[in-house]
Parts: sequence; structure tokens; C-alpha cells
Amino acid sequence: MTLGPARRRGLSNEVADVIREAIFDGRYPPGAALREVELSEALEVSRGPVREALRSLEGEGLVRTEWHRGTTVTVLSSQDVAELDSLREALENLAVRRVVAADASLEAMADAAAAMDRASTPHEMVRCDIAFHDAVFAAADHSRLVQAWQAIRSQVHLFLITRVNVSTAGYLEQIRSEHRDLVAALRLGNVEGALKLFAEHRRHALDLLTVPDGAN
Amino acid sequence: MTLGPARRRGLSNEVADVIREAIFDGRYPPGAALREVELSEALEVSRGPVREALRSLEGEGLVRTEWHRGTTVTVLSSQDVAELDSLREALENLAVRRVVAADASLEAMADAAAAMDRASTPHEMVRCDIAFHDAVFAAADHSRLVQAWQAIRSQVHLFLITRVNVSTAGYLEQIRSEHRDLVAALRLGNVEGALKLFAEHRRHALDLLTVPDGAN
DNA sequence: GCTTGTCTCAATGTTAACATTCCTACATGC
DNA sequence: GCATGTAGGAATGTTAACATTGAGACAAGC
Repeated sequence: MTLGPARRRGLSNEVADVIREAIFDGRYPPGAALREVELSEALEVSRGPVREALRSLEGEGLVRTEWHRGTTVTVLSSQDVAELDSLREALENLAVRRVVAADASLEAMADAAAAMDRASTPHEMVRCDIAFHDAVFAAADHSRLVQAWQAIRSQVHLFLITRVNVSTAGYLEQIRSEHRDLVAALRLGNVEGALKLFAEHRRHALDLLTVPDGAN
Repeated sequence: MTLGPARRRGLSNEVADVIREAIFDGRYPPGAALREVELSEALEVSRGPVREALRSLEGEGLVRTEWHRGTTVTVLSSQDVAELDSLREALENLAVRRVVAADASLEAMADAAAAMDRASTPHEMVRCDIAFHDAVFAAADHSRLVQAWQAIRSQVHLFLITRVNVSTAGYLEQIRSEHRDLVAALRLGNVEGALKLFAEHRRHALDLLTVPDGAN
């Protein structure tokens, strides 16, 4: 019976999770101010852990803090989206190469892809989408690569939910089949083919979600 | 007359810088404990900013914190070094591609390479080495790429100084010419050629510095 | 009318005291 | 002798009060 390390987490982590979820739920839309006293009162903790949590979220790029001017939820410009896409490409390519090279288990990824069938709302689907790519990076067995992904993960999540609220048409259906294809490509072990599919996947998400408005 | 934003920095940043420099100076070798009270007394600040600074350094991978057990300077295993190298490759390739594609100014990089001639100790040389690669990433004009680089930058720095203390032979001379070649390759605008040179550069540093001991 | 100076207030930055946790060492029981 | 239980102490986690900063409103001067 293998059980993981039973490490305590500390209030800061808990608080960070709550705030993160609140942002993903849309309760704090991009640009909204995250006041320390407001949060500490709502969560019934002191400002210390809240401060640490906000710093942590800042590290994820989810919020932005300015000296003596407070922290706000990150607003993604079109340039930001472009940056996220290019960096994600570099990271994901490395992940795919390692997954194929090490012939890693694809079970977790297949599970994540399957979980999409149970998702009904666009909101849940985005969560599944992110979870799938989490599984890809996890399978790459490269802690710093996972860390680099986590540094932009929340921003990608933010991007997906803000855009998905604009146009949902076709998103839910297309996404499901795409991820199944990605798993299938990895099963075959063809690196170049898998890379190509992942590239197309990113491209589709970008095209589909970026069309509505031109600039920002 | 263009002058940058005159933003205040806050104590935490200052403290983080001081601690970081202390680590790079070898005053806190890998594995050493960084006690909050000790630091706060030495720097004549309260524990608050010290805590935030340590969290910041943890984000850079320079230190490691465990719940109720304090923070220590990161110890890099051979697997860590391998991870750093592969991730750095992915990031640096993207950076080089962007620098060439955008025909960015190479002045800062050339300056950094030239600064190496003035470095006498291995210690200073390592600083210049890192500064050069900082310039490469800066020229890529990609804030999140810079951020990803900064997340491993300190660890690469740590790796270089710990290994350089073991074998300095040939390091100082070889490094200088290598960086000059890198600038020259970028000047030519040949992407593939530049990528190859950067790969060799990483390989040399790894071979030269990794030989002394086998595993960790 | 536009700029400049001052005031006020709200929010963050900082501090120091209190609470909790974990490790070490020692004692106890078998 | 080995395992278990139990204090002691040192470190981090948390809290609440105090200090500092910056933005907006308003008035004075040109």
C-alpha cells in the first residue's frame, strides 16, 4: 500500500487555491481589484497568508501587483496571448518528445480525454482541456518543465474561459475529438506526427477563440 | 530623453537581492539553512520581508522550503542538471529563433561578450556568462520567455559556480571565444547555424563541468 | 482655464508578539 | 537492547497593530 507524503499545506496554499478558483469561476473578472483586507475578512484569515497567496498567484501570472497600488486580476492583451502560444509550443514540444522517447504511460491522458465526455458546460470543458495538458506534462517526467507549464497554465486557463464566453459554437464537440486524436498519435509513437497534431490543436483553439475581436 | 519608470521596489525585493548575492558569493553553500530570524537580524528588517524574499527565491528554484522545517539552499542532483539543460535548450531555441526573425539589436549581447575580457576570476566569468544569456533572452522581446528563463537562471548560475570551483582548467579562455562565435552567428542571421552553436555551447559547459564526479 | 500645492483617506508595507509544529534527547517499559 | 512515550526547545506559521505610500478632491495662484 503506497501512500503519498502526508505533508501539511499551510493556510497560504489553501487561500491561494480559493482565490484561484474564484477567478476561474468568474467572480473576479480580469482587471478586478483583489484587496487584501477584503479577502482576509471574507476568508476569515489574517492578511499575512493572503499576501503570500497573492504573491504565489503573481508567480503564476494570474494577478499583477504594483507597489502600494494593490493587485488586480491579469488582463491578457493580444500580445500576451501570442506570447503564451509561442512559449506553450516550446514547452509542449519538449514534453511530447520526452513522452514518446520514454514510452511513458498514457493512461492518465486517456482518462482526462475521456472525462471530457462527462463535461456539459463550456466551463467544465475548459477545466478538462487544461487537465489533459497537465497530464501530458506530468507524463514527461520533468519537474522543471512542469513548473514552467504551471507558470503559464493559469493564464492559458484564463484565456480559454474569457474567450469561450464569447463564442461557444463548435468548441465543445471539436475539442473532444481533437484530444482523442492526440492520445492516438502518442500511442503510435510517431514524434513528428504527434508534434504536428499538437500544433494544429493549439492553432484551432487560437483561431476559434481569437476571431471575435481583433485587437486589445 | 527617455527614462524608465521610477518604481519603488519595497524591502522584500531588496532583501531577496541581498540573499541571492550571498548565495552566489558562496556564503550560503548548497544545503545551508536560511533561518528567518538570523537573516532578519543580520539585515535589520523584520521577518515579514524576509519571508516574502524567501518565497520569491523559492520561485526561482534557488531555495527549497518545507512546511515548518525551514528553507535551505537548493542542492542540484545530476538529474536536476539534466532537467535544467533540456529546458534551457527549449527556451534558448525559441529565443534564438525570435532574435534572428525579428533582426533584433545585438549590441547588448556584444557588450556582454566583451565584458568577459575584463573578468579575471572564475566567479566574475560566471556572472558574465549568465549576463550574456540574459541579453539573448532580453533581445527576444518575449516577457514570458524571459520569465521562464529567470525561473531557472539562478539554478544555472548555481550549477556553474559549484562546478567551476572543482575544475577551472580551460574554462575562462574557451568561454570567451565561444560567446564571440555566438554573436557572430547571430549577426549572419542563419537560424540553424546559430542553434547549432548554442547547442554546442551548452554541451561544452556540461561536459567540462560534469566530468569530475559521476553521480550525485 | 490650466497648473500647482495641500489635504485626506484608503490601501499596502512593515513590525513585533503570539500560536503551532517538528525535531532532539532522554526516560520508561518490555 | 530495542521500541515507544514524553518533555524541551527552536524554528516556522499566524495574527493584529503601526507606518508609509499614492491617488483623488479641492482650493489657491498664475
